Amino acid sequence: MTSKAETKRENLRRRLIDSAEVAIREGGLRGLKARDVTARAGCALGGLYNAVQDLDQLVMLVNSRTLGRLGADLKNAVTAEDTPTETMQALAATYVEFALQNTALWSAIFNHRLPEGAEIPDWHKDEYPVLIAEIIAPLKQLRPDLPPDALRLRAQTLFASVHGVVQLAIHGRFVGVPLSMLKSEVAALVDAMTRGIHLVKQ
Amino acid sequence: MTSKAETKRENLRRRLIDSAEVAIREGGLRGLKARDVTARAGCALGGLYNAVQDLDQLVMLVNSRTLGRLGADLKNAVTAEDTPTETMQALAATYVEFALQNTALWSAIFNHRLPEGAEIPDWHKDEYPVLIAEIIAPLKQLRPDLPPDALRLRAQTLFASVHGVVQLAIHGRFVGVPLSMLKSEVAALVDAMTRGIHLVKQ
DNA sequence: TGTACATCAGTGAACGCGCGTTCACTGATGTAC
DNA sequence: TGTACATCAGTGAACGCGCGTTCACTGATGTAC
Repeated sequence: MTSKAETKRENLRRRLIDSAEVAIREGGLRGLKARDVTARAGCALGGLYNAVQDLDQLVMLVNSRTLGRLGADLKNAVTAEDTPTETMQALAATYVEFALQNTALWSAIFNHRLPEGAEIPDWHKDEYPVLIAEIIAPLKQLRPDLPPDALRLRAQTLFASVHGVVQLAIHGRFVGVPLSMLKSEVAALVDAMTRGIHLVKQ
Repeated sequence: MTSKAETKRENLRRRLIDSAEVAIREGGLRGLKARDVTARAGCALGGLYNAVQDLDQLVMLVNSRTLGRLGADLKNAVTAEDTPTETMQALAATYVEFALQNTALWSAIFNHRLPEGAEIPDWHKDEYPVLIAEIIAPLKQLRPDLPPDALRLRAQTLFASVHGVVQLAIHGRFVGVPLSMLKSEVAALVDAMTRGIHLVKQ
């Protein structure tokens, strides 16, 4: 394959990912259709299958990109002069903001399911830990006594609890907190978690 | 309509809900098919539409039942002699256990989406608060100073945070805690929340 | 530089399938007299 | 109690549609000589 053809190919691939991103943003995962995406990207229906394997791969490519943006936002939220507790609050607030501003894309990260039997490829698996990574450093300062595994575990719990509050507020079935209270409730949760955090003996 | 015919009708309806419940338990919401459900229930395909409005209503009826069972389990978890903190822990542990034992049915409660434009009927909406109801009483003892609205809000946050940890552990994309750690992590979360719980000034 | 041939991205009509829902029909159950 | 008629649950073949994916074809781009 020559470099010119390669460039074109990469170019189409990028346009397809762009289009899929717009489609998901506007209509959620359910709103992603092969015909729509290719029309937006300016190629024929069949062209999709030259550029990517199938729609599922396209979703994973979009999710990749979303995880990248979210990861960057989280990184930017961390400032050197903040205390660990302040950092935690900043990370949580950034997460809430991202979910509010990118609801459909953010949901796609968690809701996309491969057809029965298919496995998520490693290149994509490896992008998820970005959600946890930034939490570990400030947590380590709060709990210098914890070994790395316990830190990671606690960071996952912290993340998941914040995620749960955000998710039920946004999609929740009358059990989530009202959106107007979301930020302050998440702040309260993080506050409780960063104060009261400790290991429970098994 | 005579009582005999009514009984038959109710009977079929019950068998359909039973079958749908089994189908969801075995294959999730995705595994629910009109043909499969009617075959299990021992009626013709068309019979489904005599007994219920459509598949979506059938899902809501199953979810209703699941919410009822979950609500009963939570009620049973509350013992008079427990302290409020112990009650909270018991409720959370019961929730975790229910989710682990009824994963697909439990997921259906949160994942079922009506087609664009359709509204969840009131009779079903009203069944969701069962998830919050039991939390409010012990929380009130821990925080007698809070007005009812604030209590409910904080109960929702508490529920959602536990729910998030359970959900990501079960479905999570490599960011959830390992299932083997789920119970102890939820316990730690609830512990932190019942100790550190307080209002953040807006 | 020019010509013949090879390759492969790009095309879009057609395939195929899953599956919810409908509908004309039937037969059991109930009502009227 | 018996007969004629009405109703409506129950039936399942057929409809319809959405939609992902394929595939035979084309034309632009690249290579060999």
